[in-house]
Amino acid sequence: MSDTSSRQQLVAGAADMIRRRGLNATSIREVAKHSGAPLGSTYHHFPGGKDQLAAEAVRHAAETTARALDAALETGAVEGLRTFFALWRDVLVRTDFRAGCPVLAVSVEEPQSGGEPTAALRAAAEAFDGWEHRLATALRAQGTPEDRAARRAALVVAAAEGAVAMSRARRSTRPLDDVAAELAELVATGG
Amino acid sequence: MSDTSSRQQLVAGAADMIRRRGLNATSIREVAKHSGAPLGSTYHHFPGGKDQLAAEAVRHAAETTARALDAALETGAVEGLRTFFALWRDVLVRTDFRAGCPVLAVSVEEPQSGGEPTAALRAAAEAFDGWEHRLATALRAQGTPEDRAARRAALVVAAAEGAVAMSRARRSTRPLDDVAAELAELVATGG
DNA sequence: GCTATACTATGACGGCCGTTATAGCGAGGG
DNA sequence: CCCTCGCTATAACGGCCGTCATAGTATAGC
Repeated sequence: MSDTSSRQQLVAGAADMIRRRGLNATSIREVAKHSGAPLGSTYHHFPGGKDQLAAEAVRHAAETTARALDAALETGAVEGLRTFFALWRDVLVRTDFRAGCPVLAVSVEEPQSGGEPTAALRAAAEAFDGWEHRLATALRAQGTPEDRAARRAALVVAAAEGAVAMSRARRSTRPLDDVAAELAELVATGG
Repeated sequence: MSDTSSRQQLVAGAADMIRRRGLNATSIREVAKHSGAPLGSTYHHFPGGKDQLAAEAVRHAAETTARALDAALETGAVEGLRTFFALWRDVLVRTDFRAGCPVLAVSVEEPQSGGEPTAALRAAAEAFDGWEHRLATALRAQGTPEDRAARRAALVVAAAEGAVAMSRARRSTRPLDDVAAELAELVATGG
């Protein structure tokens, strides 16, 4: 259990740090220290190094969000949207606007190894896909036409991510709240 | 002239690098090298160091975008929106999805100096404000009510920024195009 | 008891970071 | 002519980075 807990703490710690500082500014040393684990252990648990750790951190955060989204979407698309935005609002307020979305953070930093896209970046793409897919399914269930549902789900995810970043820059939940209100109306009236 | 050109090249180079790699992963050394300027000159032109250079880079990019937005908005809000998204689409395609928005990049990285918000972060907040204000004015001019126009402008900016990031992660313009289509319909029909 | 296996502990490697200091240079004004 | 002043050039400072290697420890199976 101690092994599992140590590994999980590393992943959670990495997610929290990426959320705040971004991927490149998150060092393995600090993640380990913050998790109470020795540096050497990090490479034991994650032989793929920083990229593997970051990818698992992104997946961890993405799944946590996806579970909350699933629960809320059972009550309908509008409630799912409300919960999605409330989740991000909580992160912002709890951290005094110092933390945002780790998936977004990974998405806006070019992999510095010149070649193929990083595992972390692939995980980010899958995270966005997962959220979109869930929202689109809920929209179709409430009668939105097929292609429209997909586009609207993309709009919701994109707007939420952008609004979180804008709220961090402005140090105010205003952008997030405004965007949430606008989208709620749109989704409720079927637009 | 050479002084102005050298300084401007430093700013433009920094903006381009932040766009791709994010703020923390952009080093003054590389910006200088990429701009053909010596490292020492950077601190001559920007005594405030990296933070000042980053802030000016953000302002530079923000103003370039604002000018294009102003020109397009003279033809109406829908044309402005189309141009705004076309601008980001060009950046993505031209760089093979390696570059995004420097304002967003700065917004998602916590200032590592524990204290007050960075000059670069303040510049990012002002950039978002500027774009929003322009869009809101155009929406009001076409009859959108006061408060609705402000919220809808926030939605457009947030959605565009988020969609750029999603397109980078997915290495496809699909998210950006979907979001643009959805918003164009919304703005055209007056929602 | 003994050994294999999982994890810890420690330290080193080369390399890049932001920043500062100092010396050199070229052109314009006296 | 000289001298100031904007800019270049170069090197150094302490510090953190990702990664790897090696040695130690504890636990579980035989």
